[in-house]
Amino acid sequence: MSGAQRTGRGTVKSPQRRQHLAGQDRQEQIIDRAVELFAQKGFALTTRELASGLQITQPLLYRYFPSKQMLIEKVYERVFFSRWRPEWAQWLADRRQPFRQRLIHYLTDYTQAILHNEWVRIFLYAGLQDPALNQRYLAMLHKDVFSVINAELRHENHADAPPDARQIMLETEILWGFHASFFYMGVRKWVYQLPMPDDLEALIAERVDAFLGGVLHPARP
Amino acid sequence: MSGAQRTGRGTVKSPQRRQHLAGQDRQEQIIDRAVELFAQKGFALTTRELASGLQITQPLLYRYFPSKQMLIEKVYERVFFSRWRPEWAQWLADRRQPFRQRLIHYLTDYTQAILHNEWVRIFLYAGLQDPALNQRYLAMLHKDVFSVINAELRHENHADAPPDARQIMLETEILWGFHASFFYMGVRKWVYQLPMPDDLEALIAERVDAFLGGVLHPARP
DNA sequence: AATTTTGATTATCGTTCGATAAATTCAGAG
DNA sequence: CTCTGAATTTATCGAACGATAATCAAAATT
Repeated sequence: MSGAQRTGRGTVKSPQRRQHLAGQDRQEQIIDRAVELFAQKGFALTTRELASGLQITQPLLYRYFPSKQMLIEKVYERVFFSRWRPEWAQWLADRRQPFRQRLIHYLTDYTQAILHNEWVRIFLYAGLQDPALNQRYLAMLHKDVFSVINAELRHENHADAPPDARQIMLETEILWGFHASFFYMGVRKWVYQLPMPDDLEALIAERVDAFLGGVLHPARP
Repeated sequence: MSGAQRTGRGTVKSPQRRQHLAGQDRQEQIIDRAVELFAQKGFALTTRELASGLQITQPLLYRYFPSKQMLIEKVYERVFFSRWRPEWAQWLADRRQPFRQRLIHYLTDYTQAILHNEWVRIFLYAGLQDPALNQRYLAMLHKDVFSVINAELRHENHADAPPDARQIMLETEILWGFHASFFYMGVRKWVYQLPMPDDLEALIAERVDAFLGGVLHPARP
């Protein structure tokens, strides 16, 4: 009876040799796969589907995560906060390069960080379920990126007088629209699943120029 | 035993007088409420929750809809296609008014149609589950709106030569970013649940000017 | 008032879900 | 080689889900 797998009988369903993994490795493996599968099916993905995708049994998940929700939290951490680069703010503020070039540099790196199937889809799934995570992320973006870009824009325009509240609001709104347009490229590709141009570099340059052309005042002689 | 509700016994749980509604009315009532509740909880909303929100019993839903999925289809119809205005294309092409004004007119009406909690959230829920609906909607948008705006832009720029494929692609990309920025206002408000400026009119005008400033070439003397 | 039709409820089925307990197998230490 | 602890599986529970059948009550019809 026991040890059926080692006997030569060919009808055994699968070799099915148990893979004992070190706890740490298994935990990371689970998170990795959860990122992929949650991105596809959302948090409605069942623990059985996840286990099946890992070729392990479903109760094993509960050895490493006390609940499905706690696993989801780990997925958040892996996807969003591990890809954030604090140096973005410094790049944008470094006036040794032209502002246009700084913007392109930042956006090239930023899009490389977030324009992935898992990032875009899980960000939306998270927001629809509970926006707390998105608010945290966007607060970070506002603080490290938006405020710097707005300051540099005013510097480029030789604006001496500090802008009033309404002016700041309008500038921030334009910036929101501009910045979100890159995230939205991911929405088009991985949510709507529409074809996208592949030359991202060119698109970034084009949008930066359209943005600056609309928001930069040429020096009036 | 029978007729317990009419006897004077005060311990009866609720008056619970059966509300007989005409079939047509009940069906519409169900769809209306389903729109609200699906927008909040997504399609994971259970038929029991929906029934509870309507103060009816759960099996009654199946008198009016053969399955939950068919009800979802009706919700799509109600939310998206009933709010589409075919006249948008005509407005945009009507050269008796300045292009800037046409754009503002269109966007004011368009945002009034789509900037609602249910529209934005259900559009995203739908896309994440199956993008077929979104593709249909966006194909409509592309055909009726994008192509007209692009044509008018070329007309404004006095572009005689027909643009090459790459030029069309770049223009369309800029337009995507511009147009999506209005939908994204709804995402900020009802998905991320961030505070939004209330003066939509001003925001539209500001964005239109930023867009045209970046994309319109001043006549070179 | 009796009868029919249709709207609405009660009861329930089969399935699937997240989670737990107990038994089993691997791998490293002695 | 044996022992032991950690990793994994088997078996299962209670709750919740979509859906159906049977029953009941309110209108509409006659």
